[in-house]
Parts: sequence; structure tokens; C-alpha cells
Amino acid sequence: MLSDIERCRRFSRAVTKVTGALDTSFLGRGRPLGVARVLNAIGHGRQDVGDVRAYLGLDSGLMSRILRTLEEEGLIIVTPDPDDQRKRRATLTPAGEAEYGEYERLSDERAEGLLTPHPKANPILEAMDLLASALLKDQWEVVELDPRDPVSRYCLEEYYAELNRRFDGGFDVKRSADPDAKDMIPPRGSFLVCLSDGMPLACVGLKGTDKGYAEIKRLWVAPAARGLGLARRMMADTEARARELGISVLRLDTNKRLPEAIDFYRKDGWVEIDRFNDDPYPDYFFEKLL
Amino acid sequence: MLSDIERCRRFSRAVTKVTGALDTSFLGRGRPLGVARVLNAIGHGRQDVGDVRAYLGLDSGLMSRILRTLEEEGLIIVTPDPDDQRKRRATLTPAGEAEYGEYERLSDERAEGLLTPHPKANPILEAMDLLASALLKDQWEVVELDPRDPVSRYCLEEYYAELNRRFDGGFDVKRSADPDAKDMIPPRGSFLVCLSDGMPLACVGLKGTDKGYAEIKRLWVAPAARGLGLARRMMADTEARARELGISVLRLDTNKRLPEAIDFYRKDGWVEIDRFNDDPYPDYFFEKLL
DNA sequence: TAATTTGCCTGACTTAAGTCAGATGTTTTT
DNA sequence: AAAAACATCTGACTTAAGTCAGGCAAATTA
Repeated sequence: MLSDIERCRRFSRAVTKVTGALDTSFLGRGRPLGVARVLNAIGHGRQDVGDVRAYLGLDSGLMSRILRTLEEEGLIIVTPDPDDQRKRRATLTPAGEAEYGEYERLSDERAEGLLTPHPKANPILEAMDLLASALLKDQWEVVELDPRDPVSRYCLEEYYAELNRRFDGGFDVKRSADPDAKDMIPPRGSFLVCLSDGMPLACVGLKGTDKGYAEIKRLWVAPAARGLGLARRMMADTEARARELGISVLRLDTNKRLPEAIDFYRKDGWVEIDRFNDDPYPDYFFEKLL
Repeated sequence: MLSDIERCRRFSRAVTKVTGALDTSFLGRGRPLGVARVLNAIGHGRQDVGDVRAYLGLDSGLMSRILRTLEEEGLIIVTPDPDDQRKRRATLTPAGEAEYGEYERLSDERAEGLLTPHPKANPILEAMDLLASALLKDQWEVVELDPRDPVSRYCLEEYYAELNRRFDGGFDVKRSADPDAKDMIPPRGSFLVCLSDGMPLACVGLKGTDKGYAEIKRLWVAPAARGLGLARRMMADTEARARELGISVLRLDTNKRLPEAIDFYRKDGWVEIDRFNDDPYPDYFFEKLL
């Protein structure tokens, strides 16, 4: 009935209608939008004046005047940067903290107001996650974390839960050779997580061994981010990291219930090899020479 | 990892970042946003000056000046309304049509630019449909159409396709007692369609018979709009229409493969009765007295 | 050390958007 | 027929946002 473009435009009309109000809601505390945006940027931890200016795309003159306004209101203090006296740093006063908190509260309230009319919010939240991840595609941030970090733990739990749903007879981490965290920390290995505006979207582990190869483990992509090419990106980043760590042979194993993964490895330059371990779960074994 | 509210806020950040640019794209043709919005409203068929004013929420003075600007540019002509000389109507000149077309083209381009980075756009489009339908919930428009109208036909095709997927052995309209369109046109019956900013989201037929009752047929809700309470809304509207048409007994039948429908009817005040026809598909039969 | 660059500030502008108090002509109500 | 209501217009404002040229002090480079 509607073309792809019409569907897309309908979406953006709907969104600008509803969240347009949500965005302009910076108003409602008797402060112009520009001033409120600067206050919120500072509250979010951007202290460097030039940094805020670049982030919000403001002219230096305008920025300067906005800072004076906030200073006169007693919400911020601007001090010279000790390392470079030309630069200046803005910090919130207690009153500024309180005001920033109010904006946070109002934003939460708006967000909640967007959800409450819908008794079954889950499909809506999932659609939001998917779209946010897709729209922020060029702002994915891949970071190396300790596998015991809470963010890493979250990704791993999601990964195990999915395996448990999909494998015949479920999946129990304890029966699998749970890679020791130490093997996934540099210089022996690595653990990468992809964050998109605070949401963990994917993880992958590079596990060092003493057998002349390293293993790729725990490649997981959040349902909200599938089909966006994120698995390929994570693998490319891991391979780059492996090279940095002097690793030249990679191996991995996977299960027949994960056909999209098997397909992906084949397309991504992996070669099927014979079974190289006695883990009970995997059915397929791959190798890649860097 | 993220709370519902955080997910919702992440979504609106992503959207304002990306479609914010899409919205302000009214610029880029050397014309202030307000002027461009009025031109587009007129192009979209809103000729009544007061109507545009209410739609865009403009002050009458501002509106007047914007109209002068567009008139001076030769894009519109403003004439008194023949029925009420106080009112004025704005129509596009050929130059205005061309300019409006350019805005449409630019909007299409932006929308396309939003989709093209994503090889598999379908999950994205579906998420967009769902969110647009949810966000525009208070702007659903239920209209009575001829069941042979193209919009009605579209809904019915979708409905039949879904039954075909879900029924054991599929579904063939021809084997079912296809209700004659005439029975779903007032004063004998009715056919209602729900539109949300141009997208058909649901339909339902009220089929008049000569047996002392009317039948509810073809209740369909688009996947993009399920879980938003639309079925209940459609049924309420149909019942209201039935009362207007002097109908006091409603019946319907449904199939065991549509458990959510059966559940819905039970909760919506319908009472299960004995089989009242020899249609091959239905397993359950309901009645409701108005 | 002198010249240049950098980061921020100030003052003098412009534009867009919007508000408000009447004015004007038309229609509706009394 | 007079009064009230209505739709639009005009002129005189205000505010927010942004641009631009130049100034100043600190830091960097030649």
C-alpha cells in the first residue's frame, strides 16, 4: 500500500510530531533551548568549553554569551584549564546540579509518558532499540573490556540465554569449556564490546591458548542490532587486535543450530577444519590464518 | 542493562539526531522554516487559511505575513472564500506547484538516505511502522468505505494472506462464504477501515443478513499495530454503527488457529453459541446482543 | 625573542519567530 | 438595524539564535 519511502516519511512525521515536543521540552523551565542544551552538555560531563561548542555546533561568541548567562544564574563556574590557560572548563555549582537533575527528571517523565499509553510496551521498546541502533550506526563504539566487567557480563548472559533457547537440550555454561577470563585479557587475548549510546549491542572474545592458535569465543549480537553488519565489524576489529597481539592463527567452533553464524563464517573467509577439541556443544570447526 | 525509560530516551536521542536534520531539511531551499511549512501545508491540500493556521499553531499576524511572503514570491494566490468573504483560501500557482514538488523530492531523498545504508531494510521498516502507529495512536481515523475500495481491498488481501499462513491447509477465499459487498454497505451493513496518517491499520465488516442478525466478518489488524488496542476500538465502532442501522443481534465465527481472536471475543462480551452456518473454516461461534 | 596560532571574549549587527493591540471588512445574532 | 462575533491584516514590539570583525592573553613555532 505504502512504498518504503512513504513508510519512512510517515515514521519521521510521527516522530517529529511526538518527540518534537519531547525535544523542545528543554523549554518549560523558563530557559531558552540553547542555554538549556549547554547546561545539559556540561551536566553530562563535558567540561571543556571548546568540546561543548563543537558538540553543539555553536559559534564561539554565542557560546561565550550562553556561559555568561549560566554563570549569572549561578548554575556553573567557569575556570581556566590548569594545563592550558587559554582553554576554559565549566563545572556545575550545587544549584546547577539541582537544575540539571530537574531536566533529567523531566526527560524521564516525557519518556515515561510516551510508554504509558501502551499496555504492552515490549514490542514498542524492541522497535525503538532496533531503530536507535540502526540510526546510530556510524556512532558505534567498540571498546576492549575486562570479561568480568558488568557490561561484559550482561552480553555474556544474553549470549548464554540465547544458546540455551536454541540448542537441542539447552545450554549450560558449566558443561562448556568456560574460557578463563585471564585468557581474554591482553596481552594473552582480548574481549571487545560494542556500545551504541550506552547500550551494549555485541561482544566477542579472543581467547589466547598455548597451542599455537587463539580462539574466537562468545560472538554475540543483540537482536536489536542484527542485520546491520555488526558481526562483521566485530570480527574485523578482533582480527586487528589479534594481529597487534602477534597472533597469526585463529580458530573457532560453533553449533548446527546457529546456521546464520556458520553461513557468516564461511562468507567471512573462514575455512572448515576437523574437530580440534572435545567440547560437547560444537558441531562445526573453523580456522583463519591472519 | 538499560531500563525502559533509558531505552526510550536513547531512541529519542537517536531520532532527534538523525531526523532532526531531516525535519530542518525544509531549509536548504533558501526559505525560512515557517514559510516552507506553510507552503507544504497548502501543497498538501490545506487551502483554508484558518485551517493551516490551526494545523501549524501560528499566530494570525505571523500567518498573514508568511502568506504575503509566499504571494510576493509568486508561489501562491490568496482569494476570498466565496461562501464566507471573511475567510481566505490559498492555492498554489504553477511556480508554487513546482516548488512544492521540489520539497517533496527532497523529503523523499532524505528518507531514502535513511534507508540505503541498511542492506536489509525490512526489519527497520517494520519497526518504523510499529512506532509510527503507536505514536499516532490518538490520531487514528476510522472511516466507512465501500468494501470494493482499493484501501478495503488491500486490507482484505492482507487478511486472507494471514489466514492462509495460519490455517491448517491454508485458506481460499472462494471456498469460504465470501460476503457479498452489497451486504457490507449501509443501510444493510458497513465496512470500517482504520487509517493512521495514510496507512491502513485495520478493517472490519458488518454483514447484514435476512436471518434476524448481522455478522461481523474480516476483523483484521495490521502486524504493525497489534497490541495497541485497535481491535477493541474497531469492534466498538462497528457495534455503534450497527445500533445506528437498527441491528440488535451480532454473530461471528472464527477458527481455532486464531487463539488471540477467540480470547479477545470472550473478553469483549461475546458469548459462545452453537454452529449457525456450514462454512468449512470456523470452529468457534459467538453472539452478542446490543 | 619575535611572529604566529589558538581559545575565548566583546560589541555590533541580522534573521527568524512570535506576541499584542488595534483596524477593517464580513457575517451572525439579537 | 444595531451589536457582537469572526477572520484577517497591519504596525510596533520582544526574544532567541546566530554571524562577523576585531581584541586579548596564553601557547606554540620559527
